[in-house]
Amino acid sequence: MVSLMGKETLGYDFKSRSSILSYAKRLINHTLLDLTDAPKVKEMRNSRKKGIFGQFLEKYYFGLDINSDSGPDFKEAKLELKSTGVFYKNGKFKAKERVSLNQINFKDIYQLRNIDWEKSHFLFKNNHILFVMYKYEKEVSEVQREICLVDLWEIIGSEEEDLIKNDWEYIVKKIKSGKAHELSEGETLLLGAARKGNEKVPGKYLPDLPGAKKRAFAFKQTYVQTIIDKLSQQQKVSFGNEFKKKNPHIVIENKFKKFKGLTCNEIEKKLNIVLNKKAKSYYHHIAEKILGDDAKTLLSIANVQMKIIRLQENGTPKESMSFPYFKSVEVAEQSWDESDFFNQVEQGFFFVVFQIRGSKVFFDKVFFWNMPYLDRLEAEKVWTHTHNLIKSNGVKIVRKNNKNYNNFLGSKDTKVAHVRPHGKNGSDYDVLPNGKKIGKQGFWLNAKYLKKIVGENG
DNA sequence: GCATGATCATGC
DNA sequence: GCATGATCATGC
Repeated sequence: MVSLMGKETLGYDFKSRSSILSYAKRLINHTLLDLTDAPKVKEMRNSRKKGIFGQFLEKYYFGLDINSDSGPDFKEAKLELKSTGVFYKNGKFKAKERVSLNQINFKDIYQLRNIDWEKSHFLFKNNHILFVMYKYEKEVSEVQREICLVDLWEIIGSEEEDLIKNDWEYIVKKIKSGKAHELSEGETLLLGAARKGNEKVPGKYLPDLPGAKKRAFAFKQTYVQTIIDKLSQQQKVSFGNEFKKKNPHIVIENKFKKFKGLTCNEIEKKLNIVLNKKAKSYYHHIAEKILGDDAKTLLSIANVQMKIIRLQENGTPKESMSFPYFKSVEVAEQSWDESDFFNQVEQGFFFVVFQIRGSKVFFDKVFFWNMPYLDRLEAEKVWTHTHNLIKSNGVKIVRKNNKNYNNFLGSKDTKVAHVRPHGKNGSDYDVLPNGKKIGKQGFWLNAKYLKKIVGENG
């Protein structure tokens, strides 16, 4: 601990959040190298540890001892210091990643400790956050990053307090019911249970439960973007009062209820809009109109993907569901946990289901959905197969009937997902690590799998 | 009628 | 210009 003697020379009043804030604001437009005795590049290179910026900020600028105390960094002021990188492009700040708050203690929660929101360790540590954000550039060492945004962020009293509380309670409830291993980040809206490292929580702590991989309470990247927008006032963000004291899932589902059984034409009339039916995103556009701006904003901040499914008369979806194409080189280099597909199947979904009857299309139902744990394991297999094939130089392309066929997994190979072309046209290529060209590919959820999901939900 | 390769319309 | 969110088109 820093002695009282030391604290008198800190340059700020360690008991006062406003004093700490004004001292912190002097960081703006500077680097740690400018303002402190933080050691330069060499030490950085030797250290592979992430978060050196945060550690140096605490030590060399704020004069705090790095300790493993589980409370907030500025103990007396009940203030937690969080530093994070932002991309700076075209005059705009973009969130680089989620912000992890504190690691989830499965054991404590499972054993029914720390389960009251008001008294929670989470709130004790994170209610008052001092954000120090710096411009992230890959080639620039941590001490030379330019600090660009410094401000306080408070949970209690904020517009999204209720949403965060709901998220926290959902995660805690799931852990209490013995399902820690089934958590995914996308099950909640702003505060997610995000994977933290690859370790499993030692089984000895939870003898009667399957081991769960470590997770931390974290603001989702999309929510971090909202925080940045609000702090920098680069964009006005507001949920309106629509979700105040209400369950946002139910509010959103209710918006769709009055359109059940109507054709798309009838919905357009009812909403007094005219949309281009030729657009491939026509149904997506209709659904966006039903959602309205506030709900649309919430879904995007919560990183919930709205997906359209059109059922044929026999109940099978007309199409499988695509995700953005992947870059082969990335798939080859990444691990499952850091892959795009992992993040895509961990996120939340909002399905809007239409039913085709004859030449007409009727709106049927909506539901929120997360991919169940076992199915995510199946998705992992598809990804791993793809990863191995690319990495081992085993991708084969044959030309037949004027079309290119490859040996990635198809929709009959697993029950959840497959790999399929997702290019713009025949000349939209990706390049394999061995230099060979291949039409851009992406991961898709199988139509049959979607049929099962639609049958079980909504 | 399903599986799969190919391609389209739009927004940013 | 390109990514996204999809649908189109065809062979088996």
